[in-house]
Amino acid sequence: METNDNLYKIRHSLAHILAQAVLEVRPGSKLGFGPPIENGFYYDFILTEPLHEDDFKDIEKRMKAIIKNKQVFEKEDLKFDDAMARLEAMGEPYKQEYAKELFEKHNLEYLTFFKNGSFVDMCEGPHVENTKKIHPGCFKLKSVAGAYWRGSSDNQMMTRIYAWAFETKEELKEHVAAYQEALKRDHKKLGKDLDLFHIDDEIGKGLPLWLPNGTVIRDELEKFMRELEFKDRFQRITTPCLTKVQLYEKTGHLPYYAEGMFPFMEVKENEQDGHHTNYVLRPMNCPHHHKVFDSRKRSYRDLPIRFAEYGNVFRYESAGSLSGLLRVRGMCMNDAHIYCAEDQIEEEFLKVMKMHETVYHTLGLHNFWMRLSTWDPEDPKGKEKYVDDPAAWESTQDKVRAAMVKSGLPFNEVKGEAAFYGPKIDFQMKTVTGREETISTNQLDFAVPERLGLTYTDKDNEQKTPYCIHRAPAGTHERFVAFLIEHFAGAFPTWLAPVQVMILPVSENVLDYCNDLIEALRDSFVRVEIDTSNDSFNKKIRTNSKKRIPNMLIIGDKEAEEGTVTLKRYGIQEQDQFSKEEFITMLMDKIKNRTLES
RNA sequence: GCUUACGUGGCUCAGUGGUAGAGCACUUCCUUGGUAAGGAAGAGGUCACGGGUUCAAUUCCCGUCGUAAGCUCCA
Repeated sequence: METNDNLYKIRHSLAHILAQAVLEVRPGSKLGFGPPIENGFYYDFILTEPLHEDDFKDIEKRMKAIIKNKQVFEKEDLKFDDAMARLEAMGEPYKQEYAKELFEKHNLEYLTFFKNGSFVDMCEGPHVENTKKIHPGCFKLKSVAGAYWRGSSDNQMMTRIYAWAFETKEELKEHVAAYQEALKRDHKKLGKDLDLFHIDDEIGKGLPLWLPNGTVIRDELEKFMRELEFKDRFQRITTPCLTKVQLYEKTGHLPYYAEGMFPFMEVKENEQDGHHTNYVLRPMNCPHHHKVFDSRKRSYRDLPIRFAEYGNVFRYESAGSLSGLLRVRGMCMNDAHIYCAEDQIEEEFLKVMKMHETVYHTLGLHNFWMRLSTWDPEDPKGKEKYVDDPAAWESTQDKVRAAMVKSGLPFNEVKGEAAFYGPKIDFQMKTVTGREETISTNQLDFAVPERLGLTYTDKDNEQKTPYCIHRAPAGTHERFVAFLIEHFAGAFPTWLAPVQVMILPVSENVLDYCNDLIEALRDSFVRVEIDTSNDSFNKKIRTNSKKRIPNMLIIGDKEAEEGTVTLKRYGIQEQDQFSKEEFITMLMDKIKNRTLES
């Protein structure tokens, strides 16, 4: 605990030192906020002239000089008038704005300032005693980026400088090395290296093309999910990507999501009565599934009804947020909707969580966490953001929470992140670059079925509205595969691997035997290839290792004579020899059981 | 959408005010090699696109498109 406090002080103090150095290089620049963050700190500026990463060396040098100077952090508390006068004298309009707010909205008596050397900053602290308490080699400037003042896009864009900082030089080194190592797993890089997907300007940004190798991974995931869904008694349906806009007026989605949809297509079909029909690419599948529910009369005996579809949806995501497969404009969702009665909610939600557990366990995924997003009754914009039905919010949240507790999966709660129609459980993960993304999202919907007039006939012959659980354990193919690429660093387990077996003939004499092998494996639907290139044997080992092929079969005279194979698995030094039959049985077993090892 | 940077053969990148280069990949030939690059030859680029400055622009300037990091957004 103490060390953490110390680290916090170091990062906080370094933020001041950074600002101090930046003001030396760009005098007259204005200060924003400069807090400690995970792995370091940042500081926001309005600069008199842009800074570039080339300037980092100079700034770091100045920061080190300040550290060596043993400047003492002196605390000073100022009342409103003095504080405002001080900030005025400092010429810091943004700090002034914030100070005013602190005094007026939060009724503070005084504000704290810290002075070190010639530099003064309004700040709560705490700081290290003096700058010499910081190891001069324990920080490194990372990047320069834009950030809105106070996080609002209505405000001015400031320049943010990010930095890493730790207690020791060694920790910094370790962290930077780990980060650089992580970047090698970036799905955009591996997607190219391993021919998984391609994004083409002439198709459009955020609209990835899945190459043969990437499509194998999608298909295998889809097969996996289909099996799980079959076992949990989901029924598959197929619905179109295009729909009339009116559908979303009726569901109530339109006011919330019009901005996130592609522009409407005006179809001039019935112009005689002065009407056009507007069509739009669907941004979600739910209303289509609701319409399938509504295609006939339903009885309470039919519930729960579970409709599943790997459905394509399109969202007009802002250009600047698009990134590889992680943020796209066209995506394919592992979607399903469960229509159930109130007393079935908990059990169904629990089953959904259990399916998540199976999926994530099978894939060996551990670096994610769960978040229960609830309605925020205090949100001033709550009436616009959420369906106005406090009782329904409370009761559905309780049911979801109860199911989560029963599932035994750890989760935390966040107010104000719910969907407009109900509470939500998200599975969150971090990309190699440290950005947080949602990998799976599940909601309990108490509002839209009613708006669409969905009903079932209950025991008492009354028409009742079903609840709807939206679930997508494997999220979208795009984001989920991106996550898997980074998770496996491109070295997929055999069942997922685009090429499962690569045969490396040592010489041309054994080609007949190799072809027998290929035929036997293909009869079992194994994705097998043979490397008949003119390359040397060494080169073949290298090339196929770099492709992260999970199983390489070395076939020479010895193997051909004995009817055996020598198996070299990805990332494993030792090799094993098996009879042809033994190998095929073992391989089929691994594929069938979806084992994690290659 | 915003801030900053970047855009040179399929990939990774060098370079220049006088219309381009490397390595890998690719093609052909030689080599049939037992565990991470065998050898040789060859083909491949309107230097993202549009405009401007200039005798001359891939290089300088402006715009557009695209990409990256971050911010905003993220059903």
